[in-house]
Amino acid sequence: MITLTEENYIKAIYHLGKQGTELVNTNAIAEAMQTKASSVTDMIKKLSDKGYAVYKKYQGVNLTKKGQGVAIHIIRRHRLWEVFLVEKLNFTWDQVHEVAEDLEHIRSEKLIDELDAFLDYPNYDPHGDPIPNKDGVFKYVEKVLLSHASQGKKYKCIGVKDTSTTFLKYLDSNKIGLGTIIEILYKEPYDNSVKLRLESKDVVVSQNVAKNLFLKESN
Amino acid sequence: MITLTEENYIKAIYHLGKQGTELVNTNAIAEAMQTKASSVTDMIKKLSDKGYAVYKKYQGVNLTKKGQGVAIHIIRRHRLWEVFLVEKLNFTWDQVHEVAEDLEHIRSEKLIDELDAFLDYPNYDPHGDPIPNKDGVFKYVEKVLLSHASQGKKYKCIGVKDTSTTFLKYLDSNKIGLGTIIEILYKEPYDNSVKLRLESKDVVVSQNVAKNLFLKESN
DNA sequence: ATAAAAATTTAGACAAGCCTAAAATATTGT
DNA sequence: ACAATATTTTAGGCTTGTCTAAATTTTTAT
Repeated sequence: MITLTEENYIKAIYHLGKQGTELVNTNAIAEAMQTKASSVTDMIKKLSDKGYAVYKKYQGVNLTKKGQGVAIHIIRRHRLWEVFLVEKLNFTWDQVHEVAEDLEHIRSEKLIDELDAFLDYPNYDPHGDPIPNKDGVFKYVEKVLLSHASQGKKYKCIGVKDTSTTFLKYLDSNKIGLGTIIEILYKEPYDNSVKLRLESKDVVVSQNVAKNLFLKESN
Repeated sequence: MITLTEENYIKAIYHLGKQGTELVNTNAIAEAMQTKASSVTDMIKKLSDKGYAVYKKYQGVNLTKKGQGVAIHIIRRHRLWEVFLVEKLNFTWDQVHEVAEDLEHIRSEKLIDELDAFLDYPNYDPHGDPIPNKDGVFKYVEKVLLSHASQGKKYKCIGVKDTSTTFLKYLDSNKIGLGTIIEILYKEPYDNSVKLRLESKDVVVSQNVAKNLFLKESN
């Protein structure tokens, strides 16, 4: 049996180590889990014993196939619930994360597969992150950060890198959301801010914003 | 803060003691919680310390107003999720309980109130049990056990007392569900079995069944 | 009324997950 | 190269919720 805490550690390792394949160091996990390094050491030993991770003393830890499978299932559940909360229960995209953190730990397979069907098999969550299917396969789409997009071209907003409440609320207040069409009017070399044309108005956003908004080319 | 385990004990005490008002003894709780009497003693002391219950050594325990409030909120969450599972996710009435046991512990108020609205403010769960509203008020309906119903009269099935899988599957296989119209053809004095007329056919059910089916008079 | 039985509580122990403080190992700067 | 610094692990302890075994209290039967 896997505990709730183990699940949360596995998820953290997965996110920190790019699909859990790279070595992740203890302090990074401690930071992510809001706990102390010594507690992390205890837990990664346990995850290693249980076959979810490979632990190399003083080096770091990464996930086994088994551990990655667990992580992907948690992510699937988390993102499906986020879609549900936004599409059916009137949550905004900055309100879903906390509740989904709890919902993601409910492990009924029928529950998740039926929820998936009820939501019509969504491929992306409300922040544009891909939702793995029943078999753990992600459907990726080519995406580019606004900071790397080309002046003069037209794009569609398809995701955010930073999912913090403050960033999402900032986007809301500037009428930027998933699906918004954005034309890059001018990239200011001085401070890397970007002037955009939205449907209704033009806005200038800082480099910070530009580095956290994913776009795809829109003809 | 209240823990998951504390919530489960409070719920058990509530159910065992008729709204938590009657004194409930230690062994009954141990039985319900699938644990040992000594563990129960520890926990009810703690619930008492935290103001959820009143504990009288060697006598038993009952809930305070505060404890009852917690129990009612858990029941509200549990039953709303059951409705969701049946109405939106194709669960049958014998499949919902286990999953709802987990979902009921997610404490977001927005989640539950939005779910309530999404389901159009249901008053009863898939077993006919009343769902308290946001203020903890139950909407009761007059109901009578089939075993106490009158020969010759017509009733509608509005609930079950036993919610076990075996009983619910038995009812399914006999085409009895919530809303089914039942006419009492004959009550057999010998073994207290009852002959019923359903929409499509007549059936005879045992006393055991008759004692676990709630009806209300239908015209 | 009181001995036997049943129910309950106490005492002491254990696993999980966390902590602090100290020790061990790795990394960095010159 | 090696001292200073940063990171990680170990050691020992705490809390929650559980257990077994023993002690205590209540209930039941005669």
